[in-house]
Parts: sequence; C-alpha cells; structure tokens
Amino acid sequence: MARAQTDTRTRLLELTAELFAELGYAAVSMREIARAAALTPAALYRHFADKDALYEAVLEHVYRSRTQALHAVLAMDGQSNADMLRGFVMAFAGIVANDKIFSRLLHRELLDGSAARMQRLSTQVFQETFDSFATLLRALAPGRDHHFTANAMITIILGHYECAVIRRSLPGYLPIHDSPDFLADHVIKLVLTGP
Amino acid sequence: MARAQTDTRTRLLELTAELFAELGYAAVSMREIARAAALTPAALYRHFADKDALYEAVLEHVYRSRTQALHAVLAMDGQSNADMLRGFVMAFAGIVANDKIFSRLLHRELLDGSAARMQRLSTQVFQETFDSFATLLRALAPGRDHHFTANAMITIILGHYECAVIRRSLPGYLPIHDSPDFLADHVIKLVLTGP
DNA sequence: CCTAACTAAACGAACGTTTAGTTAGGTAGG
DNA sequence: CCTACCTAACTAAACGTTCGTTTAGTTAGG
Repeated sequence: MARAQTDTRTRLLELTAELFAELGYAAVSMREIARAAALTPAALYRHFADKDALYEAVLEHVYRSRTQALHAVLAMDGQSNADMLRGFVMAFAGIVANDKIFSRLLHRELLDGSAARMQRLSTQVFQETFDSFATLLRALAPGRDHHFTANAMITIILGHYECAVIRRSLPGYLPIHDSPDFLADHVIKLVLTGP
Repeated sequence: MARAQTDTRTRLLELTAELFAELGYAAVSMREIARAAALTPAALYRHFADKDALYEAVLEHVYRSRTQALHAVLAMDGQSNADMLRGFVMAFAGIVANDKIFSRLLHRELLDGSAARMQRLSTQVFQETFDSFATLLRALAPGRDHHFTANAMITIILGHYECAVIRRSLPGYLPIHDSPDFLADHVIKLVLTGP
C-alpha cells in the first residue's frame, strides 16, 4: 500500500497544481481539491500537513518537473553559441507558451511569494536560465550589459504570454505572434543587432 | 451630507486598492476593509452593492487616476520623435516602478481578470500607450515589427519590476538597474540600434 | 492482525451579506 | 429662533454558508 500513497500524492499534486494555477491559493478550498480528487477533505491531511504544505509541495513538484526541459537544452554541447542561444530561447518560450500551470504559478509567486519562496524561485527556476543567457550574451553581444539584457529576454518572453489576451486586441496583431518560434526569432534579433 | 458620501467613497477606494493590490481579491475580506476604514462592515454596503462592485470601482479608480500622467506625456508636442519616445518610456517606467498599487492590480488582472475586465484593461490602460509606442517606432525603427516591438518595450518594463526581487539576487545586479532612467536608456538602446 | 488509506461527521472561526435601529446634519413651517 | 422632521451615514447584531481542520470509526491489502 506504500505504492498507493505516492500514487495518490502525485495525482493530488498535479490536480491541485491546476486549481492553484487557475484560481490562486486563497480562492481554492480544501473541499474543492478533495472533490476534484474524488476524496474526502480529511483524506488530504493523510498526505499533506495542511493547505500551506500542499501548496509548497505543488510548487516544488511543478518547478522540478518543468525546468527539466530547460536543463536538457542547457546541457547540449557541441553547438555554436548562436545555436545554443536560439535553442534555449525557443525552449523557454515553448514552456511559457504551452504550460499555463507553470507560468501562472510563477506569476502568482512573483506577486504573493514569501521571501523564502522567492529564494526558491530564484535558485530553482531562474538561476540556471539566467546564467546561460548571460554567458551566451557575453560572447555574442560583448557591448551590452549582460545582466540587464538577459533579464530583458526572460521578461519579454514571460510578458509576451502574460499579456497575450491584451496583445491580441491591439492593432497590428497577427496570430503568428503567439508562436514560440516567432518570439524566439524576434527576441534574438532585438538583442543581437549591433549598434 | 452629500459631501461625506463622496469623501468616504474615495477614501474607501484608495484604502481598498492598497489591500486588494497587496493581498488579492479573495484574500481580502469585507471585515478587513471595514477595519482599515474604521467602519462597520455594513457601512461598506451603503457605498458599494457588494464586494465585486467594490473591486470593480477600485479598478476604475486606479486605472483612471494612474494613466493620467502617461496621457500628459503623450499630449506633449513640439519634440523630436526620439525625445518623445524617451520621455514616454521614462514616464511609463516611473509609474510601474513607483506605483505598486497600480502595477500589482494590473498583474492580478492579467492573471484573474474576466473577459469584460480584460477589455477595459486593454482600452483604458494599454491602448493609448501602445499606439504611441507603435507610432514612434514606425518613424524611428522602420525595419522592425512595430506590434511586436511596442509590446516588447511594455513587457520589459512591466517584467523588470515584476521580477525585481529575483533580479536582485542574480549575478551582475547593480542598484542602478532599478532606476527608471537606467531602464529607459537600455530599453531604447535595445530597440533603436539598427541591424 | 496490523497498519496505511480512507469516510462520516463535526468543530469553531471567518466569510459575505442583511436587518433593524441610531445618529447627526440639513430644511421647512410657525 | 426654534422645533419638528427627513434623510444620509452609520452601528450592533445576527443570518446562513463555507472555511481549514480534527476526531472517531471503517476498510482492505501484506
């Protein structure tokens, strides 16, 4: 029965991640989570100490599972710096574009995360991404402020999809703008064109 | 006594904006709002039909009051396009950097706003800003996709302060990065350097 | 037969909201 | 000038609901 524990736990984490991402911590009740899992509210407390612990576990689970794709891209060797930058921007854009659970939880944490949770967000999600961008930019755009530029790339990608619903109603919008490929192309063009 | 009504109403709007911006809609109770206003919960219902109407009124109030500074910059004539762009980026960056109530409510709406509220966000907050950027970019950077580039400028500025707490813990950070002047300089440099 | 995983039921607290009554400032009639 | 009254702005108290959580008991696989 030890197997059922981890099964239920993982199932709860994924199912709860969706609820928290969609509605936010305060707007999701333990009863709602239990209903979604076809369980009794009390059963949740077999797997998590309280609502806070459940939320923390959800963040841990989502961060770990979602940044693996990025780390895989990072680990690729034997490419030119330009290719690595492009592959990396596309991977990050793809995750942000397609994984609403990840990106919404991330934006929620940026709004409401405690200092301790921001620290985890920083090290577990952004540290490696940021270092990669900065290192590549040092080689590819030597005249720029790497810290600022790497940040700008990340925030353009995050904001591009955060503001998607508004962007689509502004003049000049084309559906192609939503594609991670288009975004990657233009972000790189923006950052790499010399003075 | 008609005066007391609008006084209390405005006071409630500003005080409640702070609470909603800080904690989010679901995490703020009517009792908490009443306590902050030194009123009874029931008194709130003299001024607003229910919690939703209060939140809507807060958004309306904040959007109207905060975008006036931007519109003033937009109305300035007799400047070069480059000066206008710079003044405009700085004004937007200044608001986003200094007015946490505005920027946090904005990010919350981007996460949780209904279709109707997103429409208001689009027209009341972003439409004019976006048009100005796009128009200026058409003259200053003719080779670019204006829609994408204008959006990129807005999202860099929004994301720069949204991610500030993470940015400060990443290698290469300097306090100067937080200044709207620095941000404006680098955003313009990023966008205006030709191929 | 033990233990892990659950259910049924309930706890007190807090929630949004309503009802009934109170207060205070403006206004009209004498 | 005074008084009687009206209404807007409030308070005190309670409504029923939902919240997070706990307790006690049940079930089923090793």
